[in-house]
Amino acid sequence: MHKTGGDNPKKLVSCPVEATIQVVGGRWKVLILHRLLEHDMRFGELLRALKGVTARTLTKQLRELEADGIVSRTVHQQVPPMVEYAITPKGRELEPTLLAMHAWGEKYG
Amino acid sequence: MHKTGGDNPKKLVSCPVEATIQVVGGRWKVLILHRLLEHDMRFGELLRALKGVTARTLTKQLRELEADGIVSRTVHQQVPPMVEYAITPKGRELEPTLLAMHAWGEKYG
DNA sequence: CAGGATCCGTACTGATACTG
DNA sequence: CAGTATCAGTACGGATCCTG
Repeated sequence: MHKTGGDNPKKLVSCPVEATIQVVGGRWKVLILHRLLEHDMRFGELLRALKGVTARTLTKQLRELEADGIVSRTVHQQVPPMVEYAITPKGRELEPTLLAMHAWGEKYG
Repeated sequence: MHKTGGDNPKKLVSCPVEATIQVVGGRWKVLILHRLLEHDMRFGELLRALKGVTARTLTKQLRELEADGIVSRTVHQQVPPMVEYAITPKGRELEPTLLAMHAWGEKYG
């Protein structure tokens, strides 16, 4: 979720819960985090793992997560190029949230 | 969250985490739940509590939460009208998620 | 009081084609 | 491989006016 932001002017968050939703609210972000919490992944791996996402969208969501300090992006200089995404400590602390969401989603939904 | 759906065709959720995000991903939904977890509220109360939301938007978000079985809507037949919103048992089980989000948002963000 | 109706901006996301 | 550029649809959410 992430819609009124525009150029991400930090948005003036009134409640801590809102801050978290803005970081995790994107269409694919929780899925991305879910994967990266298990192990680092390359761009192409994520692209295949998240059936349905396009490269353009995946790139944007990853960039936003990166800007929020949730994931790190490491470019391995070589041919062909290889870019690895990993979760940061800050991002890993979202794991309880993800687990809680997973539990709820499994019970309902 | 909560974007490509359209007329809410149950969306084919591949991961439980995704199901939860789709329910909670609205711009104001976590704020609404946060309030309702404390105590029931009338429409006008919510409208004032959530500084910045419009009546139209609040109505829509409440209707979606209602459709997802997260909140209940009780109309007290009288003049002037009085409508109370409350959290359902299903909705209350989102509390761990909200708490986890609250903790993270308090530390970062 | 608690909305419904209408108009509308724009952010989100996808499709497709192209590049270092 | 890992993107970027461009075009475009549409759902989300706000503003404003109106009503039982």
